[in-house]
Amino acid sequence: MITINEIAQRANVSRTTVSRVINHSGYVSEEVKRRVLKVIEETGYVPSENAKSLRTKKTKVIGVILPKISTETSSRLVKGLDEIFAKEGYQILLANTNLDPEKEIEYLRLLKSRHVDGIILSATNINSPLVEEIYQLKIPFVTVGQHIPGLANVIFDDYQASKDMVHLLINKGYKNIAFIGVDEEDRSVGYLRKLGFLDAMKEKHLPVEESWVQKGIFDVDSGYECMKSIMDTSKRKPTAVLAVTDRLAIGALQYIKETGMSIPDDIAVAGMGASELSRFISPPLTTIEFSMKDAGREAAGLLLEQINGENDHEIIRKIKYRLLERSSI
Amino acid sequence: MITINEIAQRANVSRTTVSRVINHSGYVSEEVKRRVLKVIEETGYVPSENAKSLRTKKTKVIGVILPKISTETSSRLVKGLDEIFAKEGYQILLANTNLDPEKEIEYLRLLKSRHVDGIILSATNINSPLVEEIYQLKIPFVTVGQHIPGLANVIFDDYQASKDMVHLLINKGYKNIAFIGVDEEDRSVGYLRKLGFLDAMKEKHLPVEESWVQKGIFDVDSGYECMKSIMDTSKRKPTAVLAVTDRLAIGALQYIKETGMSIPDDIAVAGMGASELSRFISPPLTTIEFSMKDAGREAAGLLLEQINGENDHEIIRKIKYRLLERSSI
DNA sequence: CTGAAAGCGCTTACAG
DNA sequence: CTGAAAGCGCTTACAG
Repeated sequence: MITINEIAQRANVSRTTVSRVINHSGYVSEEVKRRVLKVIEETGYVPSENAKSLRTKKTKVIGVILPKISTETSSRLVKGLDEIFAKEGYQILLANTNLDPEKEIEYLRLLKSRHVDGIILSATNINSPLVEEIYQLKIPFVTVGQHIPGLANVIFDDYQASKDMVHLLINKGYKNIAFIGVDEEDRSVGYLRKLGFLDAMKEKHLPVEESWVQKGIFDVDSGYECMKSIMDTSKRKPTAVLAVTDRLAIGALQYIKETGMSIPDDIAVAGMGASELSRFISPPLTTIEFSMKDAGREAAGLLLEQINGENDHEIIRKIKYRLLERSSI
Repeated sequence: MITINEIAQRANVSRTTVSRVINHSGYVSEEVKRRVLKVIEETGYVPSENAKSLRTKKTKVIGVILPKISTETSSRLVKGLDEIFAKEGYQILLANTNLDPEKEIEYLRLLKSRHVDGIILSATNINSPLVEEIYQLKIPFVTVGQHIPGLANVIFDDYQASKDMVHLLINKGYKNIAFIGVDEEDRSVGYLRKLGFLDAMKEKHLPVEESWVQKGIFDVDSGYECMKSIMDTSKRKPTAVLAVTDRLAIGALQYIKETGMSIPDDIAVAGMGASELSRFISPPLTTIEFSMKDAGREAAGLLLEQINGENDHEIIRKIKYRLLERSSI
């Protein structure tokens, strides 16, 4: 490992001077500069970011905490983040919690110990020890997808999006609408989307049978099972089903197809998330596009502002969503 | 920012001692240990990894260079990597080249300057300046997906996989097989898969019309265009088409469906990659599963071995693949 | 069992 | 325009 001292020696200058030419700071005569640059070139010297950040207190690294690493949601989010951060010379340090709440806290500390310049958290379940930890962090911080009071938030209007979808279904003439949700611990996807569904139905005075409302987990098989369960246990069969994620919707769709019923004539299906699958499945799935890439860009922007000392109060930035009406309804 | 000095002061010991209790190294009396631990607890002190690595020369960070950040391939690879690395306390620093060859070299240097303990490169195009740079790096290094002589490689047998798929098609009775490839600069996906196709056809003495062989890029639309071009320009129409990625195959499939032809009766379609789409598209797509997750695990393992001073010679680890025969052929 | 001191590779006032 | 010195927050021989 070649160091600044070695460059200084070889170029016959002090390491102060070498530092100055590397960082384009302070005055250095043209001749000396050339000499130093030449030695750097020859040796292939690369300054140690570690040593540098020990002094400057800046690492140019952003910690990104993800609940799952290989989902479409996460990878689009990271793409959006990286788009902005890379431009400003920041790199992303990944922390994958695998949905383990303890890991969230653990990684928060780890990222702090690595002196990242900021943290982006894409959480599913927000619990109070986590929030406590975040408040004590004193590091630029932005959360995506879930609201945490007092911090910078980039979120979607899950409640309204869900309502909008129900309205769309109702406008198309569907009245008996079933619902496949997820655990309400997940406030955005589990609680708010369900609430939007229930409120929309209530406002239109449409009854919701208990058996029409099922709770699954985040995968296709679970959607399949939920749909089966809806059909098996309901006296009055629904004519439409809304699932809080596309994967759940696609599972439901598979079950319906298997039983020989037709979509949307016998049952309409709608999802949320605008996964790539939704476009290519047959029939194409009606869904809601939440642009995670935009969310990522927005979150990166907010974090950068905090790093530059602006906007250290609560911010709630809602990302627009779009209803994608396709032939499954 | 609270430091080891402050802990030492508060606990009335030297920072040497604090260091010892943090790292469980050397003797510390039970009583002193308790005192130090208590202060650490109270203050929420987290040692600076930066300062630590400046001394120890270890960062516990692995640099991962990806050609594209939000593809299924990349995210599965990262998942496999993270699975192994996280267990050993390593974190991943992401570097996304967006297919820009200059960025590969730039990031190689950047990662070096950050003193990552090792680098994983998932490259598409290997050029000689890049290879030169890698050889000079002197950092534990593993490449995934493309072969680089003299280094540790985790690859798939693209040539044989392609051949196997052609044999499968031939065994099913297809003789006029078209091919949608990508630029041969990409040695694995572009060159080797095409060569496998051509050799398999040649060995069975099956002619390949020039118009049957098209070159696209990595997306669905491109597959659509290639298929259109095959059908428009061929006097003798093919009865099957093999595409080097699932997305290309799905584009082809869309075009075929649009023209009212039936799959596989009029034309059979096969892809490669076992994307999630391939399972849910209709008809389900015959494809080849290259497990990127396994590749990731394997690559992480090899890198860890190098970090521990083993296996610094060339290694070629081939990851198994599986033919997934589905109703598109 | 404990601590003083040197050193990791940088940057940054300060002085000249 | 240039350099000597202090210091960032740790670890690690060395000495006691």
